[in-house]
Amino acid sequence: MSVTLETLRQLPFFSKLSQDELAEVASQVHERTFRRGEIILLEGEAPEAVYFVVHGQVRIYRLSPEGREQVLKRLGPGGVFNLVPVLDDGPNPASAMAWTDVTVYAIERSHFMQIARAYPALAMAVLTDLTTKLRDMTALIEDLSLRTVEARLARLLLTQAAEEEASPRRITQQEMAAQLGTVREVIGRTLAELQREGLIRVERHRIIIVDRPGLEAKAML
Amino acid sequence: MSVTLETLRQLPFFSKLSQDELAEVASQVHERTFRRGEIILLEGEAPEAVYFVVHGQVRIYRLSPEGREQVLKRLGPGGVFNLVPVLDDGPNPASAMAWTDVTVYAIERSHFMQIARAYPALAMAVLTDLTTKLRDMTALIEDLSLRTVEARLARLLLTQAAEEEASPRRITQQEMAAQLGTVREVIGRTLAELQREGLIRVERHRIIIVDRPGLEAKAML
DNA sequence: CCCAAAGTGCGACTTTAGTCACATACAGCC
DNA sequence: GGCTGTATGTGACTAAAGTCGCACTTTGGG
Repeated sequence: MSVTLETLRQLPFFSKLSQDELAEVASQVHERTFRRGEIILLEGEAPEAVYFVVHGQVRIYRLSPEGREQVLKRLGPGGVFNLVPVLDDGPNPASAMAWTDVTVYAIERSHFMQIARAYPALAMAVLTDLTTKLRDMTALIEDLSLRTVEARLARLLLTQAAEEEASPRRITQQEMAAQLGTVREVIGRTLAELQREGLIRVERHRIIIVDRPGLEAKAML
Repeated sequence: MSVTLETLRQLPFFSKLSQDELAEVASQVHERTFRRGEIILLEGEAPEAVYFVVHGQVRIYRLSPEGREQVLKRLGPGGVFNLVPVLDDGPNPASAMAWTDVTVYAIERSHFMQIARAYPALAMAVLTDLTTKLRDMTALIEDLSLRTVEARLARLLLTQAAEEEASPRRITQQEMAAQLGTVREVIGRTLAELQREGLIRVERHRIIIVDRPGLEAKAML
């Protein structure tokens, strides 16, 4: 499978472009695929391209010297990443890993800048994406700084449940820990406690929310 | 004192505009002043305007239900705030407070959108600002999630020393705590410990860095 | 020059989070 | 259908961060 106008148009980023413009953009796009677990790019590297997620999920994260990870964002189809370093020509601020098998469309740095300048609709899409990410990150900062792991986990479970169906891969405790800025054991213990309190039920693979209002209270929503 | 083309041009945001364009913009700008400690805007409110710092320092922060603060950013002259909610028309993501006596230039939401659309140089400035903030916030997230208070404080002291001269107001332990996502007592204890280890000397008003390499090691730089 | 308010220092304690070390459990494969 | 990673559950412990309480100090107005 290779780059098609159809799939390109389905990316929110390009949905506003005319047929001609799309064709022009398409000529600059490279399709790339990654196996689950593969690293797409590393923080600190010079940015090569902007990436658009077509299939699968991508995990954007940072690694501490001691090897702990903090997930900044998980992206599904339609998501974009590596925009910031391409725009300001600094090093990549975070690493990206294929969380499932993934197909992305990549546009080279220089080509992207070119078409972004040419098509105001694209520039607008860039703006929208950046503002959304700033909001998300503000929320994450508040969480990390002002909330307990229990509250963060409660919130994660609630949002996770919402996007349950869409998610093609079940989430491990290790992964929850990376998203919440803590370690696996703490997640395990906290899940056990939430279960003891009757708010959730931990089954084979999934976690079932028993007392949603109770969980929401913990999440401080 | 009121809005002048001179001061307007000194804001990086507008430095690229022609004299005519500046004049056009200036007609939409309102000068406002705030006393140290005054609240400029609150998170959750509907955004009224974009603000440009002309004199003084502004503190952007979030408040937890229990009253703890996390500072997201401190802005000096040339800084911009409240851009995100104006662009996406959502609620203000954070509160802003005058950290010293402050003069700002404000541009109404609708006017700002108008001129941002009209002048590509402005749109570019918006982009630059957003990318910078995303980088900053990524770094803050990593700090909060993956580093100890001691490491964060060491880093704060180093950067603080760098901008020592420019800073018109000395920083309290309370404020350091708000910036590092912790509480006053912890800052006090950690300062005492750094002193015991001979890395800094805590004097009347200021903190003197005795062993910069040592501090840098703590900061994991 | 005095006084209230704001800022510090510090000890004792609690709570939360992180570490270590294993013992299962389970899910796919060959 | 046994084997091998990968994922979990758990207990005991350490460390880091946060809470409480209160005395002391500085500072900036009046």
